[in-house]
Amino acid sequence: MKNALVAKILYEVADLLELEGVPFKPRAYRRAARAIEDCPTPIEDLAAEGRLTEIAGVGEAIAQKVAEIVATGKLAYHEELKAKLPVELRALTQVEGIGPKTARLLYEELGIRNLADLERAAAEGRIRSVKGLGEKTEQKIRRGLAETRGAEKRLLLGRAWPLARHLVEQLMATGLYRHVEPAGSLRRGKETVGDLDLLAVSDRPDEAMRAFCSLPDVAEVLAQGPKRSSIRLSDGFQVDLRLVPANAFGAALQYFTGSKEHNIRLRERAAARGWKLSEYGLTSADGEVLAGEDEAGIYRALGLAYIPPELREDRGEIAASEAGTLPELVDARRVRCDLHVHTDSSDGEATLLAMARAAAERGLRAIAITDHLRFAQAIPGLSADDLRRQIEEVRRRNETAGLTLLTGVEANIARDGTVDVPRDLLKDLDLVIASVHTHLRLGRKEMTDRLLRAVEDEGVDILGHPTGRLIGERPPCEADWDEVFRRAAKTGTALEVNAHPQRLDLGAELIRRAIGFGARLAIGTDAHDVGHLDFLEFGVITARRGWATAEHILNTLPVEDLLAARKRGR
DNA sequence: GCCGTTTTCGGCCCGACTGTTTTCAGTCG
Repeated sequence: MKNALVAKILYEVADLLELEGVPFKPRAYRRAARAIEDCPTPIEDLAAEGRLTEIAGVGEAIAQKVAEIVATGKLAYHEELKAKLPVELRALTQVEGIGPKTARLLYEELGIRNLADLERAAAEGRIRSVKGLGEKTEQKIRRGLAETRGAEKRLLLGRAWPLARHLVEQLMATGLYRHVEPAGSLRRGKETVGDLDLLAVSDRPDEAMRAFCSLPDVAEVLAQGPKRSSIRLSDGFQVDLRLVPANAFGAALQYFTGSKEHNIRLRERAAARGWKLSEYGLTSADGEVLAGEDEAGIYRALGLAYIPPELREDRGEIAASEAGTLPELVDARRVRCDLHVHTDSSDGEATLLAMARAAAERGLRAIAITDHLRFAQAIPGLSADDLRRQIEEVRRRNETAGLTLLTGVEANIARDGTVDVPRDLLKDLDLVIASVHTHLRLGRKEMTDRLLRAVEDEGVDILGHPTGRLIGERPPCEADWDEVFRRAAKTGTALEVNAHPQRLDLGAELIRRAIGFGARLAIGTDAHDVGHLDFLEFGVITARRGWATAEHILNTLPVEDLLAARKRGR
């Protein structure tokens, strides 16, 4: 599968053309690169069959270049461009304030090729000497460099939502706003959020902007205008606030929710009808307002079914909307049980009783108690006897807990794929999760075999946090996921959507693939304390981003049906 | 370089803010 390689080279060609100031081509190359990246068929197969131009965005010229990359592993055109402008555009444009034009200028005037060159020039005060740049630009670049050096700035979804809710509360408390609503990648439910976009309506805009820029936690005001302001909080996180007229709130919400690619598609669609779409509304050629007050109206006017924010990534949602084949995404209200909960019997912080009460308070109908089995001396976990006792306790508490408690366990998948669950207890366990916890860096083949063995195990109902990733810390393990999903679907093994903000595992793209193979999903918070039960919503959001409907998810079933639908119930 | 409810040629998303400019280019989202 050479799709990733081909995409990488095409993206670089796009960058280099942009650096040269070539118009339009960069976009064409990026579009083709993205389509190839997303394409589930190996690009070399399409090339062999002469079907490259069937990919949207790939015409004759790019098809030829793709064929060359498939055949030789590189592209002469790409090498030529690199030789002409040996500039690491990607790295340089990551610095706030530097775009392709400035990068080119810096290369021609100062010979700057990469971040190290840039850093030296900034430190020596040479940037201000370039015509068109000045002292402020140099300062901005210095600050930008410091930020780029600073570690991962993106915030986990599970931390960004509470922060956003807090800010909204603070702003509303000033009495200067009619309403304030988060947009951007947060509203789309991306697993990490780079900055926060807030949208507001105010009858006293000047005061409202001042209030925003002087919130207690503001470290720096990056920009302040009558319509848009940007602040940086003391923890380095950037928040933008936009004031919009009430009659254009829907258009603004649509626009600022993005994604950028999705919006470009919508605007093209509007343009094809001779209309114009902006954050102020959808207008016809003669200026008549066709939509703007509510978001759904924009889609309706463009002949589209409403597209939920989680799908707005330009990954086929617009075509599906037009064709009326958008999935009816799972609704958070349908997910009223948590299938992965720990207690202090293993490495959790709270007692079984405390977890049960907290879950009942949150309106959950059922939780599965799934503590670790002891698989290594150093890690807290249950012995077979401990598990036997816990099963008794779960059954006892069940009568007074105010919700259904399911017996369960999170077993470990050993390096060879065997699962350590005590077989004589299987009949007493409502739910068996099996997860990988160690040896996550195996080669693709070995890891695939290992996961397949666990999936085929008749005692395993759910494959827990399948890829083992920790967002921002540990990459997903390598495996032939298509094969894992195919076998999971065939055996009835559910795939976990681990809702812990640092895991979100499976992630959205793999979820979409998994349900494409007909696999079932099981959402669990992996709660190790009572507060973690709130993570459930992030699991639901992630499932929605993966185009999942209620039918794909075990949690949406009443308990008896759930038990019948799990693998060992079939 | 791609593509077609404006088109096989001539388009290609739109607006706010900043800085370095004397009227606008570049960047960002």
